[in-house]
Amino acid sequence: MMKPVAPSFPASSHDHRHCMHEALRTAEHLCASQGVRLTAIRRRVLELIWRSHRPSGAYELLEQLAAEGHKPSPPTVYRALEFLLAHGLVHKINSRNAYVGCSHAGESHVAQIFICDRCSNTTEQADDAVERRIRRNARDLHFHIREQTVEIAGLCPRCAEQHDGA
Amino acid sequence: MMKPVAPSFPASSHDHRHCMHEALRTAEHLCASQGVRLTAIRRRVLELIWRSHRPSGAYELLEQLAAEGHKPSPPTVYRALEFLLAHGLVHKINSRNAYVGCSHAGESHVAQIFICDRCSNTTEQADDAVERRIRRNARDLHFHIREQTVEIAGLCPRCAEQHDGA
DNA sequence: TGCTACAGTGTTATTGTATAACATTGCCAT
DNA sequence: ATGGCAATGTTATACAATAACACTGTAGCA
Ligand SMILES: [Zn+2]
Ligand SMILES: [Zn+2]
Ligand SMILES: [Zn+2]
Ligand SMILES: [Zn+2]
Repeated sequence: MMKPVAPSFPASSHDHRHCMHEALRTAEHLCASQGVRLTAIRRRVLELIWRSHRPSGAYELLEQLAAEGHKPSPPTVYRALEFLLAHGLVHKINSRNAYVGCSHAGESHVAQIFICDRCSNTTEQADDAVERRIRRNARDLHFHIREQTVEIAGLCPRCAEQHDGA
Repeated sequence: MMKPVAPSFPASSHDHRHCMHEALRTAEHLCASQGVRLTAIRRRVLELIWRSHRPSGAYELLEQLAAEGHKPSPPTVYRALEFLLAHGLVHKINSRNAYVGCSHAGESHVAQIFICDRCSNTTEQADDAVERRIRRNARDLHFHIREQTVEIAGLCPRCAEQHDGA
């Protein structure tokens, strides 16, 4: 069973049903093992976020929930997001005020996230070399890191190609 | 004339008047050389931002301007910020929706910004090693970078010390 | 001198993002 | 059952950013 090393962007062409199922399954396992509850709303929000690899805004999620007749209010969604963030199931993309599923849930990693300006698809890496170098610089400054946020904006392979062609 | 190598956080104890003057002078030179106008409002906003090394929110700046009797409306400040961003005079701190003066204005750099959770002071580095490694990873993904955003949150030396002591 | 073009600013209104504060519900343990 | 607590519901508000359009001043040019 060898993972395709995904040298390219996820949106290219991959079995996203699998992607999504895997994420949900992992989430359930993680919550169970940590003794926290993946309630209906939390699970539903996570599912909605995993509908794609594009970051979802909170109010976008609200609308999708409303479309199912549920019609919750902002705090409901923000609380679900807060939970998912706290347990490492999603990342917040600060440059977009939006949220995307974590591809390394439960793996204790520092993510670098690539975001396409055009199609909004994202992919997540966890390169130790980047993380270590930043940590080293912090040490030199006597700065105590709580969290690293690395967001890289630009064009994904597919969109870059179209851009060239045109 | 040798710059103190600032191995520590800026807020520690430094001649901030100098800091601020230098920044304004640089801004004037840059604008002049680029043939763009550092108008009164733009200049005033930049000065307000440089009052400290803590990121300032747009509405915070609005209030400070109002305190001087000017009382502008949001678009005025946002337009000034847009200008300052476009010309590399300030950085936006996405994780805080706030703006801080750029310490490397005119130097063509990719910044990594350290932000203290407790006192909000920031410091900016431009380590090529970090930048290059990220660029390399992007190349492997066939991703075309437009912009890198690196924000590191945690405790500055001073605050970390107090934290230990307590 | 007067005209034009345009960058800059003013003004009003609205959209978008996030949280405060407090009430209610449902679950579990004693 | 009942007290405690996590989760959710509800209302209102704070905070951040932009849209759309009007006005002004200046710089180039006839
Ligand atoms: Zn997928
Ligand atoms: Zn794309
Ligand atoms: Zn300073
Ligand atoms: Zn501090």
